[in-house]
Amino acid sequence: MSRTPGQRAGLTHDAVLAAARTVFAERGLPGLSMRSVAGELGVAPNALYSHVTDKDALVDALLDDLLGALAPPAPDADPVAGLRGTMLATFDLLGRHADLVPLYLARQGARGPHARALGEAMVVLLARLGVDEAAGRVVRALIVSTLGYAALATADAPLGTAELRADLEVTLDWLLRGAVG
Amino acid sequence: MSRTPGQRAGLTHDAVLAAARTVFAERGLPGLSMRSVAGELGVAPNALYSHVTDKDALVDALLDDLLGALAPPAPDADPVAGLRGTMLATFDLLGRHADLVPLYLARQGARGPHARALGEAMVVLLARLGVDEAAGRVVRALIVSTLGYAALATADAPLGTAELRADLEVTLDWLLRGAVG
DNA sequence: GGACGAACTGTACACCGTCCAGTATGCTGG
DNA sequence: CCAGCATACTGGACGGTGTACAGTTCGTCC
Repeated sequence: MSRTPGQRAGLTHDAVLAAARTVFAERGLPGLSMRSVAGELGVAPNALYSHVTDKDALVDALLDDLLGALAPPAPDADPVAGLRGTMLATFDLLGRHADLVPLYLARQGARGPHARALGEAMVVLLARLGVDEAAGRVVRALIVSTLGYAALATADAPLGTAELRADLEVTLDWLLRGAVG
Repeated sequence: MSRTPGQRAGLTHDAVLAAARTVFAERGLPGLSMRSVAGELGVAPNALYSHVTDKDALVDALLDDLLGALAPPAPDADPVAGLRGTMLATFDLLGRHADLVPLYLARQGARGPHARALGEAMVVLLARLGVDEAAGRVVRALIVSTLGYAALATADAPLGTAELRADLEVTLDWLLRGAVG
């Protein structure tokens, strides 16, 4: 975090991302600024721009990075249970990082390797349910509801997280029944 | 918009809201600042704070105001068609104001008189379908998907608005079938 | 007509993202 | 071993943000 001046910090893209993760964990989204991340690294704010093109790009990386905490469903698991479980785990993960949910929505669920891996695992499970051509549509429907309910749970609602999670479970059932049946 | 100095502007909450609407229409969400709204009214930025507690509150009002463009479904219309139509009309409206979609999500669909009126009209239609105790849940599911798909349509997706609208139609059918059947 | 409260202005603070110009560093070829 | 060079990084600045504070001016009511 601190260096004797005149030495290189030896930053990397990953180091910047890690610092961003730390700052976000400690101070939330409002506290996540280029300046705060640079401060965490003991570095001038503009130094980040050698490793990250934009604050937007940094946030993109942070969003996908977070999805790395999610284990993709095993391809040989029960398909319906795997899909449900993945979406509920996503909901729970997002609940722990409420600030980010609107960002996921705005960028349509975050591109990036982790997100892609999850999507592909879901497609595999759907194929085993006989859903093939419409798989993309179903994945999208599941994700939309999951992110949407997470967003609702984010704001201080008349409804608590538990109720919304129950809602999500029911909704997922409706969607899967509609898609498969 | 301009006054000889020394005269009162005679602002009201509604005037501020109207100016915000104008600024947003002309310059989008990034261009919507307290300063720009004040400029539109020919007034110092802080003058707004006599009529609006916060930028957040102003945006809240703007969000609900926009929903005023939506006609609630008639209580004696065909329930399924009314619900579907309302959600699709909402999707289309949001498509015309893409910047705002993440904000709706973040505030869980915007409270306010217009939003409430829409919700209540939907509950009435659901009652005629025999959905009573679970009506709130169903309304939420419909709204979540509609907002979610609107959010996806907002970002420059691999998928265009037309495809996502078609997705939404299918999803709404699944949800309604699941809820009613 | 004098007092009062609300509306509005001027100024300022503490931030923000990011650009520009410069400096120092480590790596590479000769 | 040394010159040259690309890269990493710093200092400083620009233009923007939301909003707090203190002061002035006005309309209204007793």
